[in-house]
Amino acid sequence: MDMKSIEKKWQEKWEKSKINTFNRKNTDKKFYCLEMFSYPSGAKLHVGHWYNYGPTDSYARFKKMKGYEIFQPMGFDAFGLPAENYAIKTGIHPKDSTEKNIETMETQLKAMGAMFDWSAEIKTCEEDYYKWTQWLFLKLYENGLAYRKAAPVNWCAGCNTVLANEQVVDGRCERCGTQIVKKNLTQWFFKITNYAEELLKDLDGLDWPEKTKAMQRNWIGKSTGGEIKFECESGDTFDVFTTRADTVFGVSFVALAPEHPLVKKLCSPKQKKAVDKYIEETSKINEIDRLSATREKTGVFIGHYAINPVNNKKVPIFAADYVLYSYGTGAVMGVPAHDERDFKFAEKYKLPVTRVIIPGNGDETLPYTDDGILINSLGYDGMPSAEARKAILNTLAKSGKGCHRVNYRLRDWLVSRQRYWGAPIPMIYCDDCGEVPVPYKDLPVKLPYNVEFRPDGKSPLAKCEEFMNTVCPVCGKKARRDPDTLDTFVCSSWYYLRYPDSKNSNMPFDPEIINQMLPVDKYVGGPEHACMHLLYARFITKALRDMGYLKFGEPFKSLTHQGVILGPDGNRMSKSKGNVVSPDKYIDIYGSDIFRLYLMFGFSYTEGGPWNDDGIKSVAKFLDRVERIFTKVKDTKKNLCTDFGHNEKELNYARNYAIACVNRDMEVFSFNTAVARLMEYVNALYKYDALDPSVKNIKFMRECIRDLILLLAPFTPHFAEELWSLDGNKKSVFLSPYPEADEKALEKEETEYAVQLNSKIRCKLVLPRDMSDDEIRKAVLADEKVKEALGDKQVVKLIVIPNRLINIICK
RNA sequence: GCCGGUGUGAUGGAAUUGGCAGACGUAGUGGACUCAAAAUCCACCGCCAGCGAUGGCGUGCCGGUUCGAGUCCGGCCACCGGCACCA
Repeated sequence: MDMKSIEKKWQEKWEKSKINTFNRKNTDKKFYCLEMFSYPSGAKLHVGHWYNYGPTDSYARFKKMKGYEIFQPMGFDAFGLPAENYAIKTGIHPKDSTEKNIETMETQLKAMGAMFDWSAEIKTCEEDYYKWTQWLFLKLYENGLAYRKAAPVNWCAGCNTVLANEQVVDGRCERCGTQIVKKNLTQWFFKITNYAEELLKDLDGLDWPEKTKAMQRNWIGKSTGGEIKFECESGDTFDVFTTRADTVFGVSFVALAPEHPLVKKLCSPKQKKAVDKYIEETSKINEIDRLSATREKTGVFIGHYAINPVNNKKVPIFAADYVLYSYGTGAVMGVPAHDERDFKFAEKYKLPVTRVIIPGNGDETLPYTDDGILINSLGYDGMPSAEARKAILNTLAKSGKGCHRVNYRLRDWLVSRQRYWGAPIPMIYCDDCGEVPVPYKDLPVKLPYNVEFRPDGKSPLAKCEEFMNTVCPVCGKKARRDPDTLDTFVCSSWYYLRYPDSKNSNMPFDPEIINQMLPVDKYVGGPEHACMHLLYARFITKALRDMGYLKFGEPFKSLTHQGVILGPDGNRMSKSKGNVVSPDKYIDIYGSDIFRLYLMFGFSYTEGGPWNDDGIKSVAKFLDRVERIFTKVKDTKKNLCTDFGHNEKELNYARNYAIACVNRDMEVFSFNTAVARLMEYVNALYKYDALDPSVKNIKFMRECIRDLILLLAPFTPHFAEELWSLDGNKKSVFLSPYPEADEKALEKEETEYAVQLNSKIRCKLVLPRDMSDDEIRKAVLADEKVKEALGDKQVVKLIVIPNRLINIICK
């Protein structure tokens, strides 16, 4: 079959008949199947796109044939750094290169033959989209979820912009690998931390990979403990955060982060020089080194003491850079006996080590960091750790010296970027009125085209006077715009809400429509977004819900990650390794159906693996086999036999077995096994076909092949559609229901049992299916082969697993 | 260090969740068809011993539970991913 020409033919027909356009009348049967949209950085689709979109489209097609009204949109996450970096290198404007790339990718995506509803397409760089991204920003601002503050932020000198915590990997920029430095800047943040607890809690109800949920839990990093107030000799107080209030009687020092304001305030004149030097030194150490757990613990005594509120002991105050100012209260209590770091610190500075917890097993070694029983703790002696934590904090709380407290590792999301190619932040700064949001009626704040975007550490927009100069919406005086753009993750944090109402020009979406269409029923994309896009999207959904726009709090009910297709050498595909496999070549030779089918058959979908040429040939061979038998049976005019005997029953069994398995496997994205069952079914058809023509029931065979085409349709849509039409059908194969297994056909009259003697297989035994346990026992023991194997041994016990296995235990 | 995952023939990968390990493919071997090749079709294909029937071994390693373990439990090893001076 000339795959390329039939693919083109059917794509045109599908487009004309609008078969892939979502029908709003059927919203009650909706199934929102979403793949992560593409980033148009390269001009062409790579294998990764294909692997995400091809098999998932097959899943969607399967669901369609199961009676769902499918909404499967596609669009482009079009703002972002690569286009801008490309522009810096070549001089081609990001808008021009992006638009061109999108055009190419659209053509390729269409040639894939996926059932994307192009009428819902969105491109985040277009005004009618980013207008609503800005709307979202303003809404968050209005609701106290967007705020500006000066803070030490992650600065990437390579990309000339700040980055969110999530975009810093091992102290380096996730994009360009440049080492991140801390810079004090005034930036916009989204208050994702308001939702930390809910983001954590709601993970439990999601049908997501455990791994991804674990990653998010980790990232949110909840720790339950308490704050304990220490009073200084000066009368100043500070709180320490601890998860081990049970060890508070073992405190032998307290440590403040060097940035803590009390360090300078309380520092004694004698120690001032040493403390200033320490602060100076630690500020020079970059964040990565400072966060390294293996680094030697250092600190400096500030010449002042604090009082332990539980026993009124005087303990020295240190400034130590292993204490992070940004976590908890920026102050910790040092309990050397029961904390590794405190232990090392105490060793170095010769501080006392007091054991206050004993383990149950009498282990004497220190530090001992697990729970145990309290000692040296006055009235708490003998109490188990868990109980003591509560009791001590409760007592402290009564006198206002402590409280229970939960801390999260999660930080607010920094969304400002000093780059050009993004959605401008819709804020105005007026000398008189201060920070003023752009009125909704003035949206969008348009991104100007003529801008010098070559980076010099300042926002490119800051250099564009016609953009920067505006008037204050409140007082009408001259004012300046915010020169920064929004992190592209803001654009992608809500795109799934825009798709179902993508042409709405009055609102980002009509809540009535969205509440019917969402949440997304199946979301498929790479696992690399676990702590970024997937977390941000959940946050934005919850925020919009609390503003009253949405009736649901989770955007993606069910999530699947596709694996990664590696280069033939087993490494990740990369230009520098020269192992990149382009889909184009294969699509040119085999067509998109075969390429897709190979992706589905050759890998375990969620695992991925190295690319292999041989596999694709085998899949092409399989479709040839299907076509040959289809043609042969279609062209056989004479039907010499109408019997439905043993052979027909066998074939019918194979057919229904395939139907049952494919239905089951498709639901769980087990594409490779589904294809394997189809191959088995085709093998069974060939076996039947090899029979003498006089005993072949051609009419029945036609029926079987009809089912084969239906079964195959989601996997190879064009190929199946072509066979379906050659078979004389006028309507699309995708408007027919997917075959359902006939349970009766799956009940064989006989079963082959494996017969074991003392758990070792000795022989096989065929028995009628509906035998009782007793009958089976009798039959087994009466069998000649069994008798022979048994010899004169005594049967002790007989285990029967229905329809599977019989185990005779004998002596 | 903590969290999660993976480990099965030459190879991609299966195994209905405790019941015949290796489905379905690829590669390989032998055969049919062909002048020949390709394509196609048929058979074999975990390892060791044996001409053979057959026997022994076998799912990273060691142990356990069980009539029965790739699957459950305990203890290790290796690799991959994430988090990590988070108090």
